[in-house]
Amino acid sequence: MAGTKTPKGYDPRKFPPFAVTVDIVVLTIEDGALKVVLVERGVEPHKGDLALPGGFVKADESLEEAAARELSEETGVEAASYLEQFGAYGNPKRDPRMRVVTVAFLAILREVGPIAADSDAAEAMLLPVKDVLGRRPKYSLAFDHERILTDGVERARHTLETTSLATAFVEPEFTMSDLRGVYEAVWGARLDPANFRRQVLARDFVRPTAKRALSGPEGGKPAEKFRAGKTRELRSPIARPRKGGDR
Amino acid sequence: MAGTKTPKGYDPRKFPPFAVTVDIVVLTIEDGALKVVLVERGVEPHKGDLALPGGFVKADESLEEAAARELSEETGVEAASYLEQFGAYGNPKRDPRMRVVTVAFLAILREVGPIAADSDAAEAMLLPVKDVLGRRPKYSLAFDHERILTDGVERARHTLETTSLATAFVEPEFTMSDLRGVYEAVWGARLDPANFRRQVLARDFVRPTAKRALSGPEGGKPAEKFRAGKTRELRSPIARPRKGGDR
DNA sequence: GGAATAGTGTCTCTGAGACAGTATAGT
DNA sequence: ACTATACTGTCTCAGAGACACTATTCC
Repeated sequence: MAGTKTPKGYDPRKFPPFAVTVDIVVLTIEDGALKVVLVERGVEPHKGDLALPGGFVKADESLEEAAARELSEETGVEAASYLEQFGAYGNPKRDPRMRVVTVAFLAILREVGPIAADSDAAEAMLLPVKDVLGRRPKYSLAFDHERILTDGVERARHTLETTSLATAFVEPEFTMSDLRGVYEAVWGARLDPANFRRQVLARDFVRPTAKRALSGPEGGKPAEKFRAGKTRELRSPIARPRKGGDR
Repeated sequence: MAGTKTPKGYDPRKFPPFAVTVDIVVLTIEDGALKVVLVERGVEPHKGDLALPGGFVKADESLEEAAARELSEETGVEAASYLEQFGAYGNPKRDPRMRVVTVAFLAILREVGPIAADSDAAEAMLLPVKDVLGRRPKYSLAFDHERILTDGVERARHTLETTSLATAFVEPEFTMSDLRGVYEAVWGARLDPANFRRQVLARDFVRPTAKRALSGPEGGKPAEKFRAGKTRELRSPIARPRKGGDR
């Protein structure tokens, strides 16, 4: 209770002005690997480096609207199948030029990224998360985006355990194999097909269809197709294996 | 990829200025009930209403530093036993006067709140969460603080399941009864003392002490005292009961 | 002794995981 | 036929929950 306490009234002359941005960790699965959308910076600072897509929040839009807009502008995707905020980053030195607070979002796209098709490949690209965050990364990110990406991926891993998020990665109709592939890619672990199927069915977040998939190039019995139920919290988590991870 | 895309370069003349604040959901347990620190607003808008403690982030401090400073200034608490960010709120209309983005923090205090003792009681008070968020609330909060409080309490409930957060609510030396009381207050559910003890010991996040507590006013065998280990993620969650909640 | 809390023992039930066995496709 | 995937059955083990029982205090 010092006498210097900031008054609750918002006097425009008493607060320091901030820039507020959104940055988006856009994840998808391609060829069985978890990949992230990155853009190449065209201006200083960090010109030429890779960064997460994002930009300034406009004066009259909400944070979620800004994230959806930037996602659409930078990747050509009209609507992600999932969009969730996961944190704010505001260290005074994170941008060398001025004070910027960024709000980070996690977005999920269905398989077969439309990035290469819809946008300028020189600006937006899809890279394996492993090549960015691994022990010997092939790329480095601008600002504190490596930290943001790390947190976003960890959030995705955790949300996969406790909700039916996995359905956001796959097509509207999918097989158990497809769905299992999501967990295997995001967790970097192998799952037993038989036990996985039982766990998913027990949690009742997919609805069966009459259809069956065509057999894959490797042969095998055609798999049943399922549809997603509403994305929701699971009654009990699907356990992420504690061993065998190759992240 | 419209031609109107915001450039990544941060031109001070091109971004709308925001005010950035922190708001803190300060939780503690008193008389077996989960309580939250609220302050009475002295100025418009919402003058006289209750609000979460918080204030402007200064030009040269991080968000975490701002949260710790505001907590100290408004409640007299030098250091919370836990402080974690859990979200940003930035709807354009959340403050009628100007564009404000607030970053929300969850703080935990040990039992016996020092609020009444250390600070002006007319400004800061400790109220049961149930009286603010229940079906027939006795108090209403300014701005979108009810939403922020709801989210903060839910975050606390969830973090209690998956980490050793509970030890942040109790004194450095505590009994199993104390610790169980934390879960019961935060979850609003009764737990079996025998099974609870085994679950905590199995997860190995408390260290035994040679000491025993004095027997309570109701009599009973003196309980063993424990100390907290490092706050950390649990190998497997302590399950929150799905039924019997009275929230 | 009676009441109350602390702590141990033990039984049951559910569910995860391992893995064998069956079904149906491509080659 | 062989192989690969899909799916079912079954066994084992660990842990959650219910609850009886013992231990130690205050009254």
